[in-house]
Amino acid sequence: MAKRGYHHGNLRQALVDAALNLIAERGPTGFTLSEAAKAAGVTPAAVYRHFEGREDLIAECARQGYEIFADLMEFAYDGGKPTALSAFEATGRAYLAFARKYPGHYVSMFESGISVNRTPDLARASARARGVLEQAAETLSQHIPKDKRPPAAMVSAHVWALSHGVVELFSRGEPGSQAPYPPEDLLEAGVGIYLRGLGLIAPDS
Amino acid sequence: MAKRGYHHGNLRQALVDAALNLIAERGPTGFTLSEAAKAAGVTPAAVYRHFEGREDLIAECARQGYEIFADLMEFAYDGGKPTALSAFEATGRAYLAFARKYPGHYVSMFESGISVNRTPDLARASARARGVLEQAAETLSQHIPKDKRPPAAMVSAHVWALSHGVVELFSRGEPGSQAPYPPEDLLEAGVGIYLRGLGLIAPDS
DNA sequence: TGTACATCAGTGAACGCGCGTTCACTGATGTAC
DNA sequence: TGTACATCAGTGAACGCGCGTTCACTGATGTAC
Repeated sequence: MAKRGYHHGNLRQALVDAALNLIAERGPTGFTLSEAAKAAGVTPAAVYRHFEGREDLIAECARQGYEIFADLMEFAYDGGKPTALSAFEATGRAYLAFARKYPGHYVSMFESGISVNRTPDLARASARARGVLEQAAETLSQHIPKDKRPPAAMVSAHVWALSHGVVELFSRGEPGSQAPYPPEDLLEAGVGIYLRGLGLIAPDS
Repeated sequence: MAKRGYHHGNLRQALVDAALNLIAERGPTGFTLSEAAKAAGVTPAAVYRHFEGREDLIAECARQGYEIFADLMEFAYDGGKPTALSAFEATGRAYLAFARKYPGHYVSMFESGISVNRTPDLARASARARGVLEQAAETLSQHIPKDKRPPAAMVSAHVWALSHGVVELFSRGEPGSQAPYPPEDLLEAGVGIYLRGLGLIAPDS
């Protein structure tokens, strides 16, 4: 790629990458503009050629996170194949995988305090991610008798909340605070019980 | 009370209260020692008569939070009365009520980055809170046939994660980001479906 | 009740620090002729 | 191919700021006699 070949090559993305590393290591609190600039081999002032400031840089981290997140979820969902149920479960698993593999993005998105409505781009990316989960829930809902079917938005909110809670409480393994179960197992079991409650898995299977 | 009647009366607690307000308003990032001191009507240096430093003050906020939290959960659980099921559901509701009513404590406990193992006191308070939830799950589990009974620790982890996820994603209403449902309803419905999945609620009720 | 003394909670000044941001600049790159 | 010029990414110095923390102090409170 290297569309821009000026002094640095592609400083904008280098700054985002540096910020993501710092945020993953120290949280959104510990992240500083100056350190990100230094990590990219550049003066703090150079950052202002590409971003409006500190917050704007974090927002871009979050935006890229939502894009990857939505892609990953879409890929995991795979149009509902092979079955609506298995695709839905895969989506839940993808959530946890994303949090584990892209901690800097995850923290930028959910723990940095950046509002999703900060910029239209960010809002769009976030809406797309949310959309994938809701569509997965929607398709799944078709298999529930209409009179006892909760709204799809609620089902997706439940799974999202459960996934997020597992990540926050049990997937951030600081040494010393032992998680009771591997987060993946915990989430899979939880989603399983939940889906059984919806009548989508046979009670004895 | 007023056991200490020196200059201030009870500066230690006044500082904790000021910190809790600031943390609730601006998050653990926005909280500063100096501002807390100022809010308590005292010089920043005075803080060091009562705490080792900034982190120690936050840790005390978290500790008091865990104590209140455990008390509240214990009260809601009420020894499993009138039924194990209803007591369990009440405990879940108490979780959300705590997060709503004591936002400063909640943030100190779960979003400040303070490790629960920082001091023995803090670890003890946190363990007590966790214990209440686990005991509620344990009692409830007795009603599930032994061969299809998941470990109580897992059930409590599920409910904790779901509750926490609901708080973090849907209960922090920044203006503009609309929550799809009232958090209380969302959590109650989610726990209901989950308990149905455990076989603790009849499928048609 | 009154005086002398010890305690120690809170003061106020000072510190070194790194932060985010600004500004006039410089010099490498890309472009026009 | 070579020269003149425009662009603009990144520099480096500077700024004002508020932070957490330290230190010798002071003066209100509690206690002993």
